[in-house]
Amino acid sequence: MLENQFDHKTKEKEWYNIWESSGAFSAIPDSSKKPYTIMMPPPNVTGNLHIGHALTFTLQDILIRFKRKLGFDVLWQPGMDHAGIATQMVVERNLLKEGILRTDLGRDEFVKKIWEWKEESGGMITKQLRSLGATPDWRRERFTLDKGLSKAVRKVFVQLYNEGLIYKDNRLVNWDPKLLTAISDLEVENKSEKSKMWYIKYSTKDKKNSLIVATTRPETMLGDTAVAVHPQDKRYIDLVGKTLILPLVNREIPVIADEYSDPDKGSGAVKITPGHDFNDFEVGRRHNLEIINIFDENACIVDKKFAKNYIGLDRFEARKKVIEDLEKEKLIVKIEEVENVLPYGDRSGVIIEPWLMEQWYVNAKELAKPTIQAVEEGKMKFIPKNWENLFFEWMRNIQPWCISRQLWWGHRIPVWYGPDKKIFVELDEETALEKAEEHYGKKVDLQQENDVLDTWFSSALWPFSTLGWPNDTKEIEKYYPGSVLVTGFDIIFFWVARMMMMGMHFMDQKVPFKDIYIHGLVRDEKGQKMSKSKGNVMDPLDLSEKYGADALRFTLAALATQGSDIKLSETRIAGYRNFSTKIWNATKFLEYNKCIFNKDYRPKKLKNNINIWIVNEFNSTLKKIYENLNSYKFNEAADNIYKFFWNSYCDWYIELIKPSLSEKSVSENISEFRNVSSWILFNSISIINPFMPYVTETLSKEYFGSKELLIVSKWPEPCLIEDNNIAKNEINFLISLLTEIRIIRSELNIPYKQKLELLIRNNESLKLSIISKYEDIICDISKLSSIKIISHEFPNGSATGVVGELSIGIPLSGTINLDDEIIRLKKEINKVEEEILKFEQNLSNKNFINRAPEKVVNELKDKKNASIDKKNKLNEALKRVDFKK
RNA sequence: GGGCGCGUAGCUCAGCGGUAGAGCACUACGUUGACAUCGUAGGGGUCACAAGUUCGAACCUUGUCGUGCCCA
Repeated sequence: MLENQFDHKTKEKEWYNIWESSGAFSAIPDSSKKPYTIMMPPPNVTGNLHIGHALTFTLQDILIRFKRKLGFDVLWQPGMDHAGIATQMVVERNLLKEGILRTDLGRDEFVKKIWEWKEESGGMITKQLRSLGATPDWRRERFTLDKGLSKAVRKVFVQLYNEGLIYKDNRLVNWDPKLLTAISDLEVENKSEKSKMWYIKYSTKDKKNSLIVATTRPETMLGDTAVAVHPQDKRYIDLVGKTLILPLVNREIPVIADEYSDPDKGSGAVKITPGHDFNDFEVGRRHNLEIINIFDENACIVDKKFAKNYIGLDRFEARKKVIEDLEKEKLIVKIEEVENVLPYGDRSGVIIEPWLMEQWYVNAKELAKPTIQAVEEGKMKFIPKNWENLFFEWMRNIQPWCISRQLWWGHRIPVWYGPDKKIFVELDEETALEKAEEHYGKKVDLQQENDVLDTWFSSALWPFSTLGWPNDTKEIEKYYPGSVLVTGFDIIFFWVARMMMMGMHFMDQKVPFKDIYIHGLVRDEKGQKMSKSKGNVMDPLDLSEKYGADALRFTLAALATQGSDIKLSETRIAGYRNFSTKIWNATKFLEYNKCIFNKDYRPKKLKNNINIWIVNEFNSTLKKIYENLNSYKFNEAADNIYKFFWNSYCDWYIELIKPSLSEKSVSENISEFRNVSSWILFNSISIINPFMPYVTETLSKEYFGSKELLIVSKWPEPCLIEDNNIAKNEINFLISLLTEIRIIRSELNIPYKQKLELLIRNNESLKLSIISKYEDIICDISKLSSIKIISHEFPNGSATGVVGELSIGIPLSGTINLDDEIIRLKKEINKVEEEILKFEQNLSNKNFINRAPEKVVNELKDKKNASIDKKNKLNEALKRVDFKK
């Protein structure tokens, strides 16, 4: 006997362990099955599962479970990302609680601490993913810093260096003065803020003239090496070439003409600080300006030559003092409130400082070329397609990728420096030493590069490094390229594009994945981003605990429409929890009625049209779900399942067969009903399984007694049976008849238990045979005492309904309020009249008749005739009731 | 400023050329042997606005307004 309710809390743990230990998650490279591969986007080792993870991993798991049941050899490759900056920050923060600084420990000790932390508390997500029911091949779990992957990283670095695609360059970088490292431009978040614009007066050397520069960063004037005006700007044309005296520091700087200066912005004259601004840096290059660095790594003033009064002040203190000093000299002529865009480090949250230094770069432009072509040629497809535009936009304007980071946690760059700073780029220190010995003719000490690589450098290799590259493996042979990459749009550039570049370059120009399914962001029900500070975060683990993982998964799938974000509300989850309860209860019903099919049973040569009908409904649902899942329409697939199971199977099929299953009934078809009802149920839970794995697996075992796990059982095949339309028409008619009787009962407030007599006029339809065929069922469901075929008019005072071409009547005893019936009929007549009017509008239009397809015109004519017929019948009925009154 | 979306029932969203749909919420009735985490019935929409294309527009085109995101 099934429990009264499904207890998700205990069942989820039980099943997960059974699945995992059964080996169901394992990819089998030696099998002859076709591969289906998804590379899991490796979550941060520091991360905790949030609702965005829940969405992306649920969708991936649905695909994986679907394909597994279809008989593919599936590989869902799990793993984690070492997340350089984030992880280093976490451990540093922990150490700080004990008053220890990273520098107190030294590099090796500190890295050891991080590994210790990783073993103990890293990778929470992989544990949490299990409670969602995700089924990746855990035995293949990889970490971007483990041995094999590190080897791949070094190999890639060395090769790209030898190919000239990695190089060292001295240029401005995005410097994070809190984390003390360079970051890539993708890791900079530009935020618009209110700030001030100061207008400062700079005088010419001869003191005859002056001009006003406008700036939001007055402290950088200490490093100014020019003032630029637009070459066509008449206001300043005479000043070009003159020399200015930079206030406060009394340095001589030129006025230059450069189109970078915007005459409409500020004063039209702009100060140029090539050492601390990306645009100014370019201007400086064009005009051979001196680059003065005024900041140290902490963004504190260091310049001794010109800024000695400010030494040691950080950039914000320096700003204050510069303004004070300028005010003393009455050089500030105006202060304006403006909207200004400021660059923030996405990890540290502090303002990024452009800073001149040597870093390692990847020539991304070169690597991007083949990927652009591959997307153009359709070798890789974005779904939805509109993301391709954004992809092209970015890839065609891609900048050199700064890959070195001044951190301790990460892949140390495989570069060694000789005593004379000669560079040796090799796979390991041993080889570097050998090469150095060859070069210098003697043994020398080498100094390894201190910097580590950007974390995305290693995750860019994920699609092949996890498969064993650089070794030749059967995994690479079989599982590369992946079938689909599922991810959010926020990392298209960080990760997706970089995987494309590296994948194609190192895997023989083969793309890393064929499809790229981009899903939306999960927002709260008001459409706001979830964030801790807003307090609107929804924790997937809490939700799963409360409603069950099945309900959460189904909800996420049902809301995952292509191309839009997901606004998640808890009531929706509760609604789908109810769906899982519905499945449970339907099974209980079958259990009470001994509906269980023998495992060899297949519906064939069915006698009863109710059964034929539901089997056909199931077939068409199966087809829709198959197509929708294959085209990543998760919401539609979820909807197909929901509607079929609840509306067709529970609301109608089970209701229709109930009378035939009862002990009292002497149905000769009872075994067919039992077989079909349970066969449909079993196959339904099989297709629901990828969405709701737990409740379905439980029923498969506890009700159907399956020995085989549902997770690995075959996806159902359509069961073709003879006939379609006879059964379909018959059951649809039956449904509309029952519905009409229900409406009459409901609108006339006829007590549920009151038995009624149903009258059918026999001159109106061939449907009589159907009615007599299902007489018992109709009487039972509609609580009728009898059905009578009459040849005369309905007695006065009957409630009347119209079902297709058929009129039905229900004689009412005096207790029924006839006014209600009049109101009801009038309302319905109104409705039909409105319909007829609409049809007539179209049909009276000659253009419509002439130009619309014949099929459409005929359909409309039929509909109109049917409506007129219905109207007439309703009018007759109204007359009778009115007359009686 | 540039680009991409979105404005459909009270709420969250489907539909994207042929009589406006779902879930939740709401109203009424109902515990008969699957299910009150339920059933039956019902109310509720000039599909943001305007013009155009079309026999026909929520759907295609253009513009306006509102709103969100990305980039500068």
